[in-house]
Amino acid sequence: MPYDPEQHGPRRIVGEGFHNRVYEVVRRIPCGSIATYGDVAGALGLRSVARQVGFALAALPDHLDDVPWHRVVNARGELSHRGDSGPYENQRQLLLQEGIEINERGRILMFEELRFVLDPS
DNA sequence: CGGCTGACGACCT
DNA sequence: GAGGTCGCCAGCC
Repeated sequence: MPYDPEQHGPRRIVGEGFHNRVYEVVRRIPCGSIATYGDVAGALGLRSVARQVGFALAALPDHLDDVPWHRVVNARGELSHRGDSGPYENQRQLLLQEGIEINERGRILMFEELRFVLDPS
């Protein structure tokens, strides 16, 4: 499929401040709610950069502890760390503390109901 | 200046 | 459901 600006948005408006723009959006997700990587990308007006949102959160510095990275999951409502137990357990515990339950397959229960609607920023 | 390598998502077989 | 393709970008060799 060729690149379609109508569908994917402009190519190169993701600049240096991209990581920080991602963090700003993620900060808006309230306790007890969830958003997807794609939701965060969409709130930035860049629907096609869900992957970069994941990379931005992977690069989140420790000192930015006001960014609730654990409230961001994939489009199927699953944690994205299944496989390596450390990060997975970390995220699972943080969500559990907010009253969010995860089934044995890493899927959030009531995912669609908990999903927070991020307005474009 | 290459060439990796990452927490994704939509779409197709 | 499982597997592959492609689009996306920053940072670090």
